Amino acid sequence: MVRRSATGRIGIADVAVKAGVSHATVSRVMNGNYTVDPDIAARVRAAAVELKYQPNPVGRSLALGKTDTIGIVVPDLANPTFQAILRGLSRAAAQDGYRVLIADSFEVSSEEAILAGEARRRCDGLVLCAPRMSDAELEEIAPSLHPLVLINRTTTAADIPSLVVDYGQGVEALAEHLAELGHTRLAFLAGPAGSASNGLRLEGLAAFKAGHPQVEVTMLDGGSDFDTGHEAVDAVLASGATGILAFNDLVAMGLMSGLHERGVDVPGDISVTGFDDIPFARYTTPTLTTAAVPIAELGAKAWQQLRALIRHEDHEAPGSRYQPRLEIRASSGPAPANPVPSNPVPSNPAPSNPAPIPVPAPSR
Amino acid sequence: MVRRSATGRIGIADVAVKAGVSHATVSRVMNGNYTVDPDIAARVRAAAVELKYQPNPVGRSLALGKTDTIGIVVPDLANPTFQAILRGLSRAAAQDGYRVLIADSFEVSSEEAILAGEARRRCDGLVLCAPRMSDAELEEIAPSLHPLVLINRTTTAADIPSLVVDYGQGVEALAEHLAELGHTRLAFLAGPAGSASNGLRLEGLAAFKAGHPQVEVTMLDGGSDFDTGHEAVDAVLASGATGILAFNDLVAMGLMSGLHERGVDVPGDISVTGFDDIPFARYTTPTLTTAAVPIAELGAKAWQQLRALIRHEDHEAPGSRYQPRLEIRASSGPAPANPVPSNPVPSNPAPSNPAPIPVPAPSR
DNA sequence: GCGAACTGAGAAAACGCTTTCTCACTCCGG
DNA sequence: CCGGAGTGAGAAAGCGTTTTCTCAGTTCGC
Repeated sequence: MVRRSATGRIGIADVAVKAGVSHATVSRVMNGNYTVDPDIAARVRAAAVELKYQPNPVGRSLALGKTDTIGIVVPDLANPTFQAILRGLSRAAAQDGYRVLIADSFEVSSEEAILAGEARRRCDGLVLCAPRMSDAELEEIAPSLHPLVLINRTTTAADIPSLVVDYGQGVEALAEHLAELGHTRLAFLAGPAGSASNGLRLEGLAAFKAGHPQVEVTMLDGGSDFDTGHEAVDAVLASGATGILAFNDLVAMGLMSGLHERGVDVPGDISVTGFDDIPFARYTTPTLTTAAVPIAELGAKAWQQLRALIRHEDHEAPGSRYQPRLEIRASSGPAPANPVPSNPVPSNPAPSNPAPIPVPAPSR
Repeated sequence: MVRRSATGRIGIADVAVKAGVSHATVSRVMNGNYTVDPDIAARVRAAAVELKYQPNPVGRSLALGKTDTIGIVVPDLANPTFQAILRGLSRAAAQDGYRVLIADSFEVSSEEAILAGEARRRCDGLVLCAPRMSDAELEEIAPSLHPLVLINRTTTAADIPSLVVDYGQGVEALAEHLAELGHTRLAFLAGPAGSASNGLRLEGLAAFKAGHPQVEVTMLDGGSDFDTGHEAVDAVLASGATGILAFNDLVAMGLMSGLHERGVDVPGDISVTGFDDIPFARYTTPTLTTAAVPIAELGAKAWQQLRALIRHEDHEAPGSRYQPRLEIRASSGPAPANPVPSNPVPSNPAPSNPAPIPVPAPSR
């Protein structure tokens, strides 16, 4: 006959009664405190097993002041990038006995701060992906979130590691790659307007333009998903560009699908590049040239930083910058002799070859 | 000067002191108990705002006996299907003020039971996706997990809703579709051996075979990811089949990519079908014929069932069965006049047309 | 104007655990 | 044989809330 406490679950008290000892002793045994007489310890363990006793984590958390749980705030769980970060984080944290609580803001940036605060209070630390949050708001809330790691954002507050991907360098490398292939008219299919990582990409593009005055770069509005890319086909064709830098792989895939429907050959007529190197990028037709971000590694790294903070270790480098690696596949090729055959674009006679450009190693 | 309790965070006691009232009154105000004098309530609220007081959820959980958190156990967070379930679940739960704790078992089925138990104890309820767990083990642990919803598994225990996708019916419909197109040699690229949903697919296939004795169906070993499909190219070609039923969309994509590399035309030479209708299925080349599972809806439904259990409502139907919808796209086409041009397969003279088959509506 | 019904807020008891404090008991040396 | 050190386990005090219990102070009816 199993006694049951008020909540209906078996508690430490039940075990104590069964083993004929006090609560305290049961706790000591369960936590491997060796000041307990082996005989008594055995009796307690037997009672615990018989009653299938499992300590209540909430009580434990309250007493210990820790939850063994970390939180992650993401803007959109549908995005493969955040899925990968979550996965890397979850796996790494699990190895140290931590669980992950997710908070999806569903792209509603006004929710992010509240969500982050709530999540943080339930957890021992937080990983924050909030690309749309304003710098001001980020600065304001960051300190209150303290064991905190930022993804693709930075703050002036001390003790807050940032893991940021160098999107600028990545886009620059992709543009460079297209320029080497002879493309002189490029278009950038931008991401969401307020996005921090889109800003970084624009900076990279600016740097590229500075070094390649002969290359024309058109800016096109966009977004971050398939549909954005698919809907951008008209704008892309109208631009007359032969090399398209899509905001990310999803957009690139949507675009390639749309171009395919129009009978435009990739990379024969138009070259397309993505960004992120999501797993699917290897399996598109043609396979997608992109900039690879070591994204799962990023999740793991986020955990390492967070763990150091939680354990009050002297965390080595308070943040890291990730250099994307150019992943040249089949969606990018030489510029066509006479560009885009579709819309009535003022077809300026393609300069047969651009100024020679130093050739970088395929992957840096 | 803000007082700080032992943990360094502001607690209810600080607010009580500042407002010159007792803990109890602060609690009453924070919880909207209207038996408090409006003046005092205002004073408390002012103090709370000034101190930026936020109730500690752990203490709250202990007192209330609930965590406002649910858990989900998934075998592999890299799988788009589980990602989608997670997303649907998370979104639906968030709307009711619940958070989601994830537990990824990383395909280690021996971990699933422990993981599930741990997750359950921290949460008010659990959604369990454990395709590899043995029936015996499932039966054993299910009751102890009680507010529990199963995905793609069933149990005899009462009060445990199951949401199961009728994979059998889906595969049967896909096979039927290929048969209608004139394919008489099919191959099934199976999923992981112990997987419950693979079992359901095999049942569907058996039903199909019973109704179509003239169609030959080869079984090929497989798995559940891209690489599986990619590596299966040789086996697929060797089988001589012209219609391939891949375990899921991922496998189908890997296979199509491999076939493309070999110069095999899809669907000209070989038709390929997937399963799940992940978002990417619309954007492959050719677009993928598949069986659509309303997967995000499934996540939402899981929350509804769980919520009913948590609230002790009379949950209507204790479980649901989802019928996949045939999604015919470009990867399936008429059987070629003379099958697979590659390997030296005993090419039996293709029967020009199979027995006439009643044509079902494109989507049921 | 006095007792009964009410109102509103503080004291204290949960919730389930960990950990410090305390003390009975054993063992040893002098 | 007695006192001090050492050992091991129970009592009790947290951890931060909510909620019941209790009671002082008001208000109302007769």
